[in-house]
Amino acid sequence: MDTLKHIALRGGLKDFVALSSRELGQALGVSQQSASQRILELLNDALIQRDLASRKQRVKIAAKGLETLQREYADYLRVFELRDRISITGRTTSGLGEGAFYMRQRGYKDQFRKKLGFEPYEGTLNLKVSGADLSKLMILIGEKGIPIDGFEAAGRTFGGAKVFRATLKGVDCAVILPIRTHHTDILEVISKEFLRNRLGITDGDPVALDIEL
Amino acid sequence: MDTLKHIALRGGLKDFVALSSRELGQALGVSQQSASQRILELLNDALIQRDLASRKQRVKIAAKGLETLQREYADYLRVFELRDRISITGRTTSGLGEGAFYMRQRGYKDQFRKKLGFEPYEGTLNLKVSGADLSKLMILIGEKGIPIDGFEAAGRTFGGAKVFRATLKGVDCAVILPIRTHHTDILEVISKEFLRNRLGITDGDPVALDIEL
DNA sequence: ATTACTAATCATCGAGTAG
DNA sequence: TCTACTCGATGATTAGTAA
Repeated sequence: MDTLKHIALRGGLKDFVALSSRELGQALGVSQQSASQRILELLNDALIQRDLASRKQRVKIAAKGLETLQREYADYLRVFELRDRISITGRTTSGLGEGAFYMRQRGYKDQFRKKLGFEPYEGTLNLKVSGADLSKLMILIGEKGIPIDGFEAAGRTFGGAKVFRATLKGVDCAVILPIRTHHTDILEVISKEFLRNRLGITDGDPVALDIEL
Repeated sequence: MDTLKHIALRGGLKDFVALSSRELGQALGVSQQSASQRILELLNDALIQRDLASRKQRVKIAAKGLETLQREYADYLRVFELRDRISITGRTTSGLGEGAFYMRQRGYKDQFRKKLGFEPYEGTLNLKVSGADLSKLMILIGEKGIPIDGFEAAGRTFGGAKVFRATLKGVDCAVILPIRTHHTDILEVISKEFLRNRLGITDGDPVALDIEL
């Protein structure tokens, strides 16, 4: 964790950075040997990539390493920044129409009506989150929210989820997240109304979602 | 570090929270014995306080522990949010006049002239930072800045500090921070001129400081 | 139920050194 | 120089258990 963070501080999130095991060891207060060992561990866990072609090795944080750091960052955001609401900005994207399928299930609909006080429009507004806001999304993933139980219907299983009340441009809505997601950048927004029409938003528009925790 | 973070997540920053060694162990993925040991270590380092009066121990993060967490948080802020300039907004507050005393010392004045290119007005403008901007302040605390050496004069010691060039409403100035700052929410701004008069600001006015890293 | 001691086990570290 | 191996020492962790 500490090693990964240090690589990130060196700029390893953007590109490969030269980082000898001696340098790393000094920075972390451990020996060259231990630093080398730590690099190997990170490699083994696929948290970083390495280019050992030239004299000095160059390292770069891999996708899995970025996730790890974001989760850690999200913890600190929770510690220091958390109020009762959080604002996440995302860009409207056209989903795969999957959302509508799930929204049509009675097993979900009934729970939404009971727990949120409205029966959602059969379709979701997908917001693609990027950059710094991804860490805020991590906070959501870590929060409990309002639980939506999984159920069985039509011979298949529908997984559990959690929802958070929210507003989007003043309109009441909710965000829904699968109960166990760790790597997503999509927020699914449900509402009583067809949000796209109601708010006049089209794909690519950035909108700020104000979420209640 | 991990243990301390977990206590913070449980609300240990604000007040004592009940946290048995078994609970902590499970949360951290270690045994009850190790969790107990970690609590003892944190206590020994004065990072937390403990109340062992009742059955379950209750722990609370001490001042030193808060600092530790803030430093760690600042690292993650640097990783995910950092640019080359940072804008921090604070409200003008009347200091205790202490700043003026320090600014009068030749040991500091000479360094300012040499390293900043101006000799500051004998007095500081204090900005009280709150809310989300506090996290930006933590970035500053973690950055190196321009070092100001400590010295001895008049039979006492004047500690080291670090400064950052900045502008306030277009006027060149600098922020000064003690080299090992404790938990602070005050930014001390120095400038060639008497900023209050120059900018016509009075106590309570919010001003945005644009700081160079 | 707790917390935390002791003793055994296991992982981590660094010195020396090879490639 | 560099990385990274072996291996003995030093830490950390845990099971058992006392208070």
